[in-house]
Amino acid sequence: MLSIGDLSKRTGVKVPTIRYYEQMGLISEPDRSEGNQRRYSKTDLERLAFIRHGRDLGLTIDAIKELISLSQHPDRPCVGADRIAREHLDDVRTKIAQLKRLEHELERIVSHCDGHSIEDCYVIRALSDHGLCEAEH
Amino acid sequence: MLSIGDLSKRTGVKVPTIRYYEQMGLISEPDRSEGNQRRYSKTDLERLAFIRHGRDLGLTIDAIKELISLSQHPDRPCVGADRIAREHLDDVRTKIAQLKRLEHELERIVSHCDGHSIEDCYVIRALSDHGLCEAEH
DNA sequence: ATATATTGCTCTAGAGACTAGAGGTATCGG
DNA sequence: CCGATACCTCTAGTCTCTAGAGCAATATAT
Repeated sequence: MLSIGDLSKRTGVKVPTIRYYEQMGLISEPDRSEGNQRRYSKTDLERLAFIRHGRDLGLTIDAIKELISLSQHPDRPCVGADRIAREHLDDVRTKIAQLKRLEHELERIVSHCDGHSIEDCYVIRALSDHGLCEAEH
Repeated sequence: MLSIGDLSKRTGVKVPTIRYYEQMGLISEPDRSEGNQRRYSKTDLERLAFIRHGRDLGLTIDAIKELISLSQHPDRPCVGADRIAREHLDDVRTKIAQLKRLEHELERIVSHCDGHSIEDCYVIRALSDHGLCEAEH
């Protein structure tokens, strides 16, 4: 039986975050000690590791909830889980593309800055005048 | 003189967002019509376009505030503005790198999924077992 | 066994950057 | 001048936590 602090250390999820997940219904209410402190089992540990992993991969709480509920029906086909992961992969790719455009823009902006006075600063000028941008955004 | 709706159309910033920016001190309180409605000048339009552009580039409200205050002292050197842009560029690059790692992980996960039952689903298994991951994350 | 330190409890509020809704007022086109 | 649209203020909600207050339980050291 693990205290909430132990669980936190083992999974890397902060204590208040664990309580938050409980509140959100991601993990079930654990047993309590005589003094009303939370006591976790190995199953709870696994569940939390699962959640942590999903969050690290950028899945939303809702997506993780869905995956948990899917995983509780091991007989059903796994197209649902597959779909969630694929959709998320699409999102990630879109975001990467966006950020790359941004990276180029910022590179251009800082490379033009000659460090003289604000009046001539390309950073400020570029922000003021969208026409100085290379691409639409 | 533009109404808040006109300003919104011209800049692409939604009406409640404009009011929010005013509240946050990003734009100054505009003149009002006799009936107490906001009326904006061309200067206000430019300022808001500047803000919009900065937000599109992913700058925080605070960073934009700083840039605005810098731009109001055109005689000072522009190292401050340069620094803000460079720091942001670093952040963007870090985030791109992170997302790429994530992309690989998700690719691997979905490519292993054979669409049979949840019991064998690689999506679920990968989330449960960090050991199935290629890299640390 | 006791004193102290650490950890735990609940509850509330805050972060960032908006967005939505209620209930009422101004302005504009016809 | 009527009705539609746009505007006003104010409050509360989004999402995923994080921080703090004030108090209770547990662990460690003596």
